[in-house]
Amino acid sequence: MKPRHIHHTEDCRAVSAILQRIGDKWTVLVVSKLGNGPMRFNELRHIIGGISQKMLTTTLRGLERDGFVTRTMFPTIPPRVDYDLTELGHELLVPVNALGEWAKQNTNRVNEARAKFDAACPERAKVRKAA
Amino acid sequence: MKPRHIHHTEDCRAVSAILQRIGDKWTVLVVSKLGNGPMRFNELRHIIGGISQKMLTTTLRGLERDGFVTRTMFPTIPPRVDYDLTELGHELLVPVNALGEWAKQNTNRVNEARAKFDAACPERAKVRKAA
DNA sequence: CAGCATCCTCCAGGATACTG
DNA sequence: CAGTATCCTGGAGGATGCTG
Repeated sequence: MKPRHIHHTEDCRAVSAILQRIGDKWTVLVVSKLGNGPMRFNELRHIIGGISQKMLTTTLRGLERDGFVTRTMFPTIPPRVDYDLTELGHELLVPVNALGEWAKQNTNRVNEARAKFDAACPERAKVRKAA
Repeated sequence: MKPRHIHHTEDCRAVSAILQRIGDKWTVLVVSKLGNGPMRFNELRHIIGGISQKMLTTTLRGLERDGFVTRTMFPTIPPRVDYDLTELGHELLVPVNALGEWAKQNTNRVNEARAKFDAACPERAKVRKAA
């Protein structure tokens, strides 16, 4: 028996769920940076560049909640807070980096397809934020 | 020489970019379904379930534009349109499925961390859509 | 330094109605 | 059947100002 249409619907939903979780604007960027070792709040902020303080807070809080990073407070003055990847965070980085590798190697193909499509039918290309 | 802080910033951005591209609500779901073979518009619509006709159109158009799927029109009456994964689309599925596999195997850990976090400090958990 | 609180904008995405 | 055209809402995310 060799079913052509296996309906692992749950699986698909799982992929979808994780992708939506980490597919926001900053999550993977933060996780990637933390992959190099623990970092302080503003250190992250500046190395990432372009992220608002609010979103960095939100992103880190979410990652902490999901068990991907730890938050260590030093009750000094001024305060110091270190963020670091957990084991789970490091593990997440593996498949994420694999996808990133794929992305790097295929960006050209995508861009070419995109240019071709836009050139072929400018009409239907308006899908993307109307010229 | 063993640099601890390698700044493959471009790489991170690439990961981020692809994740935002496919990290929307429906893209991977559609690609996954098409992984089983070509499908018609409404066939996809029903097998996915819950997707609005507008979003299916938008999602498919985007995937077509980026070279992940092909769109084949049969000028019959009523019209028939087949969507199918391109080679690029199939290749994308590989790392995506790997991530999906990771997701399936670690959802529990994430949920546990989440529950623990919420139980520990309900205050800070309000990050998620305020109780 | 590392946040929290507030306000505001933009757009992903749903609902509905119409068409070749 | 496979769309297109509109309208509308929620929430992601930026900007700014204040605090322990």
